[in-house]
Amino acid sequence: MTAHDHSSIVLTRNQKLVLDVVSGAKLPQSAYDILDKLRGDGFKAPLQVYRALDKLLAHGLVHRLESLSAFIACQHPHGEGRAATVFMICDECGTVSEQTDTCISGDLRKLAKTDGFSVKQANIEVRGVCRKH
Amino acid sequence: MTAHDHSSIVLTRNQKLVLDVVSGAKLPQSAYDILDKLRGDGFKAPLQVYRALDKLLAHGLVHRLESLSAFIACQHPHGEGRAATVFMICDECGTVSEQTDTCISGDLRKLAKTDGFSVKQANIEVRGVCRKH
DNA sequence: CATATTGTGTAATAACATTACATCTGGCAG
DNA sequence: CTGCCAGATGTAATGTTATTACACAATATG
Repeated sequence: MTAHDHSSIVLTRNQKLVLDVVSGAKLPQSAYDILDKLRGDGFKAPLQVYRALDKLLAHGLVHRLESLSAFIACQHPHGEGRAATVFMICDECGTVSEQTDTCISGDLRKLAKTDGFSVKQANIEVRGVCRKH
Repeated sequence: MTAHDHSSIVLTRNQKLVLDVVSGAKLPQSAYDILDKLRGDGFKAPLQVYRALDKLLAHGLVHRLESLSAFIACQHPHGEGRAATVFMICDECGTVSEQTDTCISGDLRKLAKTDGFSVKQANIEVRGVCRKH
């Protein structure tokens, strides 16, 4: 079992609700977007969202896009190896596509090595224009 | 002349002050860190900092670290080609080292191509532990 | 000189995230 | 069964980061 074995994760009601909102959205959702969509389900404070997100992030079910301060559902089964995750963010329509790439993670490690730096985690966010625009 | 020809940029007083703070700091500085350090020079509002940063960012003299919401001075002469910039952030001491790499930018473009995505800009932030720790 | 562009000062507000503290729930050791 | 404990929850308050709005000043350019 890897650190990202989704099948064995038990989610609470709040965690499921948050995951559903993020999964169902076409665009990245901010914590406050999520909060607003869950008011009908009894959510009243941002912390309820952030706590659920913490767990979803820890298990790789959701990713945080740093440059947007927003969250998307994971589009890939992770835990399959040493692949880097790359997010391609379209500046026209805001959609985000998640890709994985082993070359990049290799290059990154090689680059880090020359510096004596030990890589734990990488966040790669690419801005540009998607196929449709 | 490239988009990042630093030598030809004329900075105003506020912009120089902000650049000096960022350049002089060992660690990434938040906008409010900078504001506090410039109160003695007459800075009173965050916007004064953000406006100066806007220009410094536009000219590549300063970089924003998305995962830290903080800013560092550029450590490389950019505009030298199609190299990707990689920030290595030490989780132990908070220091950031800026590297450039042409392999990664190539991989990134190749990866994007399979998606029909046209890359304008890439932000790569790596977390880990630096040589000293 | 007239005008356009860029920069500035200040206040208010918006957007994103965390701390603190009390309570609840479910599993499990005794 | 019972008492305890870890994780989850509810709520309020606060902290941190960033922007909008508006009036005015400085500088460059025709």
